Amino acid sequence: MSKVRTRFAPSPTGRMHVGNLRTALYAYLVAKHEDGDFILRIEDTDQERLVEGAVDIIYRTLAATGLVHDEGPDKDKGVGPYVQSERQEQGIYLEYAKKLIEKGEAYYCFCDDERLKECKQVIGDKEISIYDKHCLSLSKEEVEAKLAAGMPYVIRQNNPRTGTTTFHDELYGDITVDNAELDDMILIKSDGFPTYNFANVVDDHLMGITHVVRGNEYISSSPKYNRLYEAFGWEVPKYIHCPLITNEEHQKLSKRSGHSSYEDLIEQGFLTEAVVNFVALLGWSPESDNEIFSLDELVKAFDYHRISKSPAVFDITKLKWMNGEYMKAMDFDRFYEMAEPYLKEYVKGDYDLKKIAKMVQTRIEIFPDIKDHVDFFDAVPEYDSSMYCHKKMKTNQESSLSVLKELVPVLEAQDDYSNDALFETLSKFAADHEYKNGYVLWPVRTAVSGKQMTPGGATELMEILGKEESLARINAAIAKLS
RNA sequence: GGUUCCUUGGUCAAGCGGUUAAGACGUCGCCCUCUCACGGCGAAAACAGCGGUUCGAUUCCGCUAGGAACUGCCA
Repeated sequence: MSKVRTRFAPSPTGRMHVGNLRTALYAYLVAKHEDGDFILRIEDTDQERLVEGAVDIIYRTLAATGLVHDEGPDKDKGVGPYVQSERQEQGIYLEYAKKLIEKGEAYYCFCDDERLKECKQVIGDKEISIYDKHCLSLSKEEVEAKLAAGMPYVIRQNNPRTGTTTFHDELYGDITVDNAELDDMILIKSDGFPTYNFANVVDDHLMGITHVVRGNEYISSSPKYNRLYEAFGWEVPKYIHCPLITNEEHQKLSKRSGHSSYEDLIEQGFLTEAVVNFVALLGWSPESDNEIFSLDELVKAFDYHRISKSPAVFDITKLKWMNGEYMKAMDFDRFYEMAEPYLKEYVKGDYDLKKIAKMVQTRIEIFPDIKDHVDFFDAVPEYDSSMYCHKKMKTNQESSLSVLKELVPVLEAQDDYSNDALFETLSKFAADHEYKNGYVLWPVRTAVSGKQMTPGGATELMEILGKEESLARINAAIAKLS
């Protein structure tokens, strides 16, 4: 059996859509699971949609996610170039289109917009056009005359009007359509560039692609691609059409959702590994019920037969959970490195950011969550005295006031403001007065933070704040409660 | 409109003729606890509908309904 070769063939039109990322992932996994090759091809045949820098985004994203390609524009292994505009320049597509013309499987078309309008009809609120094969009837001489006169032209596929065409998808099985549904799609555009429809067939064959992994949206044009392969006498690759990723409204994930691209997600504080892991599970499930997978583990576990056929909603809530799992499992040094910019933004005071980072690591799902956990370090926020009332701790404003007052001399006498020492002192204080720990620690924590929730307990916070600041805050609380 | 595809809890999903219909996220409750979180335990929550086939259908077939994709000189 020949080596598996898959490709990822994005258009450089902007950010990496998560659907695209998943297609790339699956193509990578299909290849790597069988120890095959993963190829990158740039499909830049639409001149108008090209976006400056988009190719770099593709490289960066593949590198960041670990989807390392074996071949591509920067790694020619003999079937290059790997950029379609360069292939076009070499005349590859026109050459093959002409072969089709010779076989009667394609033809020149000189129809202009005016003429094409006649083929259009409006049904409902949509405009559909089916080309009427007008130019197919042109004689060889007429065609040559028009060509010689420099008339603009396109080359169209010549599809039959009767019969059916069947193609096989690894997931969906055989899909059959009436040939009457097959439009004479354009193969070569009037600017000389091939359409995706043609270029992908020619390139996939020339590059020896064995498994075509792509989005579901291509399923309805696949019969036409099959006819192309057959017309050339080429072996048809295995097709694997992946289900769509949708938003909560079950519609195609769009920019409007705010998290439609890999770059969006990273900007929002998600980790690359979590995004890859999450996206792998949208439309595919492993045999085990494990959900946390590194890329290497995915390679081992990935069986493309387990890809599902129905669309999947992109559930950002679950992604957040998964991201949190990665956060917690993360090596602290790396966590700190990534968290530091956020910490520095919200904590200006001279506090031990590493200690704060440690407290926060198990409590956040994405980096921006840090803000709400640390915003009290620089200054105690405005808060209501009723916060001192806590049913379970059996505290209220009066009890808190008296506890805090009693505590001041104790805390003034204390020099070791480490968490352990403070906790020991306060526990002892509580025991001596026959208080429950919470009865004294709740007011302290409140006094010191002014918050309902904090990333650590009272003594942990005091360790970070230090003696002076802790006492100042407690005294301020006493004043507030008096 | 036409064509094609899809349809298990709110979401991701397992299941591939006989199951108390997994698991995860989320939700709720309890425990742990110097708050919250983590962690632990538990609960509620699903086979779109109708017909077949079959001793027996979530599973196979058909129809209906709903959804989606395609219907570009975009990919």
